[in-house]
Amino acid sequence: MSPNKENYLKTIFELEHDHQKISNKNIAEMLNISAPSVTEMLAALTKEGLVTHTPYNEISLTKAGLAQARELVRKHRIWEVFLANKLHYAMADVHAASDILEHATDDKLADRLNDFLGHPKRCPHGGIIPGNSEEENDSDVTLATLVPGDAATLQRVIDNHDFLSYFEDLQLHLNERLTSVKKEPFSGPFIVRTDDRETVAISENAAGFMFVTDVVKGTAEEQDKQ
Amino acid sequence: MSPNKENYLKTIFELEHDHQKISNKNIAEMLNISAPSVTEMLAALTKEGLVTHTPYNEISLTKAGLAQARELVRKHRIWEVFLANKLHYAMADVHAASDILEHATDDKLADRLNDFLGHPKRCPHGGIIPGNSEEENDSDVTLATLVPGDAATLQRVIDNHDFLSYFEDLQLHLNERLTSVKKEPFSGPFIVRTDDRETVAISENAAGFMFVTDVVKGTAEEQDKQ
DNA sequence: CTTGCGTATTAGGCAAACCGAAAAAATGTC
DNA sequence: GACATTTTTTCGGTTTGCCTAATACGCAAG
Repeated sequence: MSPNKENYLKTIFELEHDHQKISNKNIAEMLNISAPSVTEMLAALTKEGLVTHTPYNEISLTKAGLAQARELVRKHRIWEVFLANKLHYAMADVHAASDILEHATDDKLADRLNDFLGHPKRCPHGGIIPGNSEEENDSDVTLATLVPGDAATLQRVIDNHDFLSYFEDLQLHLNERLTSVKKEPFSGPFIVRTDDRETVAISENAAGFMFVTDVVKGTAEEQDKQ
Repeated sequence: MSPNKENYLKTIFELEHDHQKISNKNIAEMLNISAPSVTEMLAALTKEGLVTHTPYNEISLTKAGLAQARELVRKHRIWEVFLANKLHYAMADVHAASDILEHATDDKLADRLNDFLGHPKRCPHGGIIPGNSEEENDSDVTLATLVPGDAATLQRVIDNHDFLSYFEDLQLHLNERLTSVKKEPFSGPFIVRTDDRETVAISENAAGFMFVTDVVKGTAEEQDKQ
């Protein structure tokens, strides 16, 4: 399997995971290639039994394709943990390097690396590492949905370089408990308080890229204060 | 630069290092491809200024080609150290995995990995790691050249899977001081004694794949005993 | 129910890297 | 020095993965 084809599978997998439409166009944009190239490759992957594709219609992974995509995500995230924890890469930089390393990684290497890292449950942006965790699904509740008074735990952020650079500047940390303090009008910043009483202002846009769990609604009184 | 072209450069570099003839045929055999493909690629590499190639004649690396090949060898060997020391790969298995990883490694990753490993001077088979060591050249005196009574230090062995499997069975170690005890006639085994008085029989063929330094000639008397 | 627009596919081509067959050059042998 | 052998190159030809331009489809709005 060429690195190339692997990337198609991973892209389809990720579009599905993010509840986005799996269309020729979306795939082409994610991979930065033309639409005809996507059609062509989908035909090849269909012939290999990794993808189901009915022309002008639905695209999905077969069981075999899904397994392979999951394995690729696993390798990707294991490398991310290595780069962040052992080589002290900045959070924003682990993704690009892992995107390349994942294709140079056979199962044995992935397993050894996983052992070496102590079977981490999540990658540096909080995504689960398939196989290392009982739960298999990431939260898809964003910080932006909280109303003042609500508290929640920051579980995961999206894996995008520009966002991550911004996120690192915010000095927030995964697994940190956040309480929504205020929501400015006109798509203004979103203000949260961390456990140690610091307040942080987050752009509305960015809050939509941060996923939380264990949401506890605030009291009505607190909500009134807004 | 494609992984492909990188492999051509590395192959030429290694042929030169091993004092073998740098010919179309040798390159083709090392890379397991046909002779016409080699001619074609040499033309491409020449156009890129990495190789000098006069038809039906000499093949050599330019300064730029040499630098790139050295860098590749550096990445290769850094990965070998990582796989052997951190992931506990068998000596015979590090080579194949590194051959793939080296192409997925940019300079930043190589540097970080090198830091993480503490700037090792040599790879698991004893080859120097360019940049980490003052000396830049490996010994090319083989164990097979010793006569009974001579002592020497095992510095390096060739990086070949089958040989390394055999070498691991021998239970010899790099940097170990060896004393030649006996050389059986008719290309028979070569017998050496280690520091802790163990004797080990090595096939003549294999002794030619093991390189030593600090050779101290034995006394005439000892040589007579043979 | 037709027109228009966005999306998907087909058609035809290009570049990289490989191949086998055949020609050309170099090398070894008598 | 001529012939045979080996090595290298040249000459088509294949596959993979990409492209642009043109065509086909599907849906939504009038």
